[in-house]
Amino acid sequence: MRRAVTDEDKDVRREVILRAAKRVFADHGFHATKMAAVARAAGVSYGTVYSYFAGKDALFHAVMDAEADALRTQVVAGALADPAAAIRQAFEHLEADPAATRVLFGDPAAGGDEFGRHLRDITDRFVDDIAEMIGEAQRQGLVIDAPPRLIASAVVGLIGHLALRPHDSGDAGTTADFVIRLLFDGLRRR
Amino acid sequence: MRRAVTDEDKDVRREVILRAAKRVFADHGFHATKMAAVARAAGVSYGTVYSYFAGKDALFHAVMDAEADALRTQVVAGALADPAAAIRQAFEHLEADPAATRVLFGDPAAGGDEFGRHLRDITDRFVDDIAEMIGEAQRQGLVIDAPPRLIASAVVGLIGHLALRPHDSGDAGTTADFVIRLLFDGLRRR
Amino acid sequence: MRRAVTDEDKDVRREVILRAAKRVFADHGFHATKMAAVARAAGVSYGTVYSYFAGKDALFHAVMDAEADALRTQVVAGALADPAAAIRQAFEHLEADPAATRVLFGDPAAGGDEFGRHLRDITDRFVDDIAEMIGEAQRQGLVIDAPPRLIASAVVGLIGHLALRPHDSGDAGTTADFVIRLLFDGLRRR
Amino acid sequence: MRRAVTDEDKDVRREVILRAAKRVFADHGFHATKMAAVARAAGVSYGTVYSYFAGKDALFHAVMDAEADALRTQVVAGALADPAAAIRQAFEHLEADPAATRVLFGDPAAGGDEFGRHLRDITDRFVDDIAEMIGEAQRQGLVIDAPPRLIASAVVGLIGHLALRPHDSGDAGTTADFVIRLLFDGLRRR
DNA sequence: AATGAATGAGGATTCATTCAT
DNA sequence: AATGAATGAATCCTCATTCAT
Repeated sequence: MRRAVTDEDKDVRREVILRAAKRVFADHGFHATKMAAVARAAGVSYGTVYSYFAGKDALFHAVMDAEADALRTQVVAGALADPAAAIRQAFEHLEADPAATRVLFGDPAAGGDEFGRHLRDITDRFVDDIAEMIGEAQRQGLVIDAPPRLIASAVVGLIGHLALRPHDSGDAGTTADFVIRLLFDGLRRR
Repeated sequence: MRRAVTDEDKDVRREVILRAAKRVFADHGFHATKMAAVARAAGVSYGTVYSYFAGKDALFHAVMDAEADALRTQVVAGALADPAAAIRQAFEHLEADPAATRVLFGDPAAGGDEFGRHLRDITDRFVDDIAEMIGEAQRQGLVIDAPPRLIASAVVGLIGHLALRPHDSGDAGTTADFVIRLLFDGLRRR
Repeated sequence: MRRAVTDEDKDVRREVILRAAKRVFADHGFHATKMAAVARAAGVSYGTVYSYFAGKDALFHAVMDAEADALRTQVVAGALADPAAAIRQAFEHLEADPAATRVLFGDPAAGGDEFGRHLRDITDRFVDDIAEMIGEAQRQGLVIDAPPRLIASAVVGLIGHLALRPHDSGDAGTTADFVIRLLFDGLRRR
Repeated sequence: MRRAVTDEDKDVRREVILRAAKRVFADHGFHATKMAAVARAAGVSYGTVYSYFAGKDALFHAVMDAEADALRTQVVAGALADPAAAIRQAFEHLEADPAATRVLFGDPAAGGDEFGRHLRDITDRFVDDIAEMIGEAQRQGLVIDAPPRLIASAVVGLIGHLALRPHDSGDAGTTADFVIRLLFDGLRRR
């Protein structure tokens, strides 16, 4: 019984590197992030990072994907049942994890064209999910008539922007409530 | 008619370089932009760019500032009188000038912390302007009660996001009308 | 016998680079020396030089320090016991190693103010050592009454200048004997 | 009577540039000196410097030559009649004009090999002059038997070094007296 | 003769990636 | 599988010099 855990060990290590990468990318942005810094933060050596990820690009992709999945799992899943709750959930998730926020919404042009594309893909998936819900809500007569993807894009942009930028009313709850009110009823006083 | 190249000529050339830089920055992002490419695009030599701008950073700053000013001049100015018209104006401006859009909304983390700060400053000025209008509108009882800067930030985020990402309904008019409707009355069908 | 390249190897390589740098700096002076030339002379690649030395400045500093140490070790140490022997020793050392001579006495203004300072520090240390000996000799009534550091500076200047410039009587022994005679009894024929 | 002085004007302007160059070269060394700085210091424009001097190298050469001539005229001329007085004169000259000192003795490797050669030529001329005097003095039985150029080189080295480096006993008179004593009678106490 | 805008060669340095051990 | 020393391509910026006016 020499090597008890191998696959599991590898998964763990991969996870460690990924987490470290997320932290470093969030702190410095894609370009300013040095692979050496990621390795150091992960407590592994230079080359090890490369045995788990093909390179800096792939690593950043992996980080983005992981964060996107986390957000989708926690938020989008429940959105159909209760959109307002989902929006609150989104802001809470993002407030609790600023690094995720920065990775997901921070740097559209991060690593050249190829990245823009990948980040756009990720955003698009959110937009698609949300657009689908919007479509359903429209069919139920709950939502105004407008291109579902346009609406969805607005929602994503709204959330992304407000989550990323610090603004006066700091806490996630207030921001979420405001966004819910804005989305549902608009800014006009009645 | 003696003096050949003088102030006017220098201004023109500065403008030429600035325009070229805007194009290149918009196409490749800050980091991927090479000063050589800017020089080539401007039709001047390497060193000439440096006699008009202190360096890559300063050049990018200048581009951002110029674009921000153009947007403010064209849009923000008239917003108090007619917010809906201003929003339409904004989308038209941004649609007509995708490079400007990318420079202004594209890359919050462009050149490290220092740039984030500058871009945030620029955005903040927009937010401030809009927040002031919102405040006025609130005093007139036209707008719901919420922190003006939060509202303003939402508006900016909405516009920036929708202007930057391609979405189904391509034309600026439609998008603008949708945003106006969303902002005024929300998505809920009545 | 497993571990192949380790501390010892790194020391060796550092030494190789240092030696190459000394040669190149001596041949071309600080400014005209290209890091590429150093790397080539050392038989390593561009970046490797930078993993052993922080940069061109640090490399030059290291070369100067190493040469100064070598000279001090070989010469200054024995000077108290027999000044004349030490002077002979100095000229032999410097004649045998023209590169060292050029690095140590060649270029006071090498790399801007910072370098002048460093070179001056090195010279000062020689001057201090010698001044101390002079002081002792004065206390023993062997040396005329004059500021020890002034005397020491004269000695260093004399040696440095004669070692660096080619003059008629080429060999180190003759030069050394002359300097000894000059220092002890002056030029006046008796 | 339009252009009254032309040749004279040109001479004056040439002199102005030369003086400015001397100052700037002395302050920053050859490499760190920018032609722009020289032009500015001289109160003329970029290109004007080039109509008086072929380039940076030629300008530095001219400065060195001028300074060497000044020193020779003031000092070497009278040396045969009274060597001690000439040495005092030399230190006074150099103390009164630190810029000249730095230009003449400061940077043997200033601008690559070509410069070393020129500076060496200048030094050699001093050495030749002094060697000639030494030879005469030897023939008169006043000076010990040693290669005249070696003796002369020692004298130049001594003066150059002590004039350039700051040392404890600051004033030129003291230093000169010490050098005279050292050269004539050596350091041995009698 | 003077100006100074334009030129562009030249070089230090960084850092993602590889690969021998 | 992990290590980390070595690699070298890539790029910004400076500044001596030219030349049209």
